Amino acid sequence: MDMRELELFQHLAKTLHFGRTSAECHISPSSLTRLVQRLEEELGARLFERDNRTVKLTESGILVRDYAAGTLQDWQALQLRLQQQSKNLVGKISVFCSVTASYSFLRNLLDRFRAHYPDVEIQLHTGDAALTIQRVLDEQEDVGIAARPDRLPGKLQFREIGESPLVFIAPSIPCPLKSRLDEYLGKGRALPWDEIPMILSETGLARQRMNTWFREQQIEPDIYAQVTGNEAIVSMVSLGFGVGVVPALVVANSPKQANVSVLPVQPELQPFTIGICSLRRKLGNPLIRAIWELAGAS
Amino acid sequence: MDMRELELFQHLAKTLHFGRTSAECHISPSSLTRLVQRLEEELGARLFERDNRTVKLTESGILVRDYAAGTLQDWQALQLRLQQQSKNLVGKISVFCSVTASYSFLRNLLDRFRAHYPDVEIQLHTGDAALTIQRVLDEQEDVGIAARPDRLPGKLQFREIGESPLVFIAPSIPCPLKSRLDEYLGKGRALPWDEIPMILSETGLARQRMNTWFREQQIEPDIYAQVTGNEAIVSMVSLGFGVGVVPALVVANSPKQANVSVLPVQPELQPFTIGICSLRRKLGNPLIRAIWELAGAS
DNA sequence: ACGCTATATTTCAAATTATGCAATACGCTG
DNA sequence: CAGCGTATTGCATAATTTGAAATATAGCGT
Repeated sequence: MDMRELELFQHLAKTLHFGRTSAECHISPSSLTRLVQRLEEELGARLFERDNRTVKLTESGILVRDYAAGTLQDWQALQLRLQQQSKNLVGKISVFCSVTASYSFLRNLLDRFRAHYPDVEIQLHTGDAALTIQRVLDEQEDVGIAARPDRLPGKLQFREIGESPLVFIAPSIPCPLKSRLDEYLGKGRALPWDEIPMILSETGLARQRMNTWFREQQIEPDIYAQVTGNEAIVSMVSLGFGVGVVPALVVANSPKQANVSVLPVQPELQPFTIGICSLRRKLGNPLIRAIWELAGAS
Repeated sequence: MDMRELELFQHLAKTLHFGRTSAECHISPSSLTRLVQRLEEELGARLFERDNRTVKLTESGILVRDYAAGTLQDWQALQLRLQQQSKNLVGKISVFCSVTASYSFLRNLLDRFRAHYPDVEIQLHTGDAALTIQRVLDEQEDVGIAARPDRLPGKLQFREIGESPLVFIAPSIPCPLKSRLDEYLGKGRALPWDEIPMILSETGLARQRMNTWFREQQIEPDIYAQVTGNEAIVSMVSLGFGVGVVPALVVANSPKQANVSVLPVQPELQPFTIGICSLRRKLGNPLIRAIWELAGAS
């Protein structure tokens, strides 16, 4: 029984709901079910009384819940003591940040980090959000700041810092497209998606979300251009080439901000969850832990 | 970090010797090395100061050693409380025992078990020692009593109960073979192994040990018969067909005991380690834990 | 009574991780 | 400086864990 398993057990003991715990802890329901089965076998006692409708702790489960609380606390105390031992942090840490994420979160985080740990050298790289996860997995970077993908590799730990809605943007300066859109919007009619030229990312999470959205709405989109980088999308939209989809953050920080406007579209797209991630293995590294904790406290 | 890892760490922190810990805990040195590396990465601190010559705990290592002691104790306390909860043990447990092992150890163990837990039904099966491990692995049996193989599958937990030397036996009633052997022994000369008909098990640990022994002695054995079951070996030896190798236990309990005698052979074969084993997963089962503990206390 | 929804579980293939053996590196000792 | 004892690493294999989709099952509304 390792620490992660204990945490999952603890969470489940609180929610008493497999579905919720698996969603909130980002593991599949089947994994959670089997984790509990393993624990029950390992301890030789039924921990949850459950049927398809209800879940509740058994007496044994209560014992284990209390044990878990104690052990997790001890564990954290140990980590703390180990960290204190490695006194003043000195060293180097590499951070990869998607341009999207950098706008609002990175500045704040790095400022505070430098204030706390002036002797740590930070190597900052920015690039396409879609690369972040891979670069962290490949150990090219120590930590990454990016939107959380729908499916996170098990090796990665992710901690949410904030979120940003994913919005539709249209040109706000006069052009044929704007006229057509205004006509529909003025009459309160649904937009004719199959006739609106779309400008989308080629790959990445935003594109996945769009694909899902179009499928759910049963729309066959008219994709005018597939580009790389949110700034390029804003740019093309501002020039009147089509309607694009980017995180709200990007619009708010774009120099073209005045030339585009957000379209009120229902249903809204699932917002991006922005956060910090690194290899689970590396969380012991004092430098990484330090930036991690600052990220959480923001 | 799970309990097994903690135990290994604890052991290493005591011996301060990778080789010894890996031997005593029955894992390969490489696994142990990498376990320590994992721990160090997970905790972000060097735990052992080590070079090719010496191993010693760092300050961080001492913190972890103390943590390990506390956590393992809590863990055992938890197991104890869970077990007490499942008050009077009632149920069924299946035990597989090689004939070899049954002679001395089983009787004692089962007597005590029945005295402690009269309401537990024991299903006892006996058979070839070589089968024991497989049957336990396949969950056909809950626990097995057998000689420990050189390489134990990781799923299995094994606890030593005792040991028995592996001895060479020869006919002790007059026959041509006995005469020849006596001649050599009388003159204090080495035995001409390549001319002595051997009677060996077809498979199993005893056979492996013999293969190793012959190889090390650089002897090409004259194998007269390969049989199944130690009793068959004793029987054939007693009839003068050849020299055999069986655990001393078998000789001591054989009805043919008077007809065979142990040959003084150097170097001696590595003795059998007899013990109890079951799936690690099942150790939580109160019944299994009960018999397990009795076995250890013998 | 019948489908419908919400929920936990199982099945199965794939990804991830742990393991042992054999080879290697490295320092101490005679 | 060769030989021994020791820890480590490369590599192939075995064991374990995981998620997606299928399945089972109880309650709920009509």
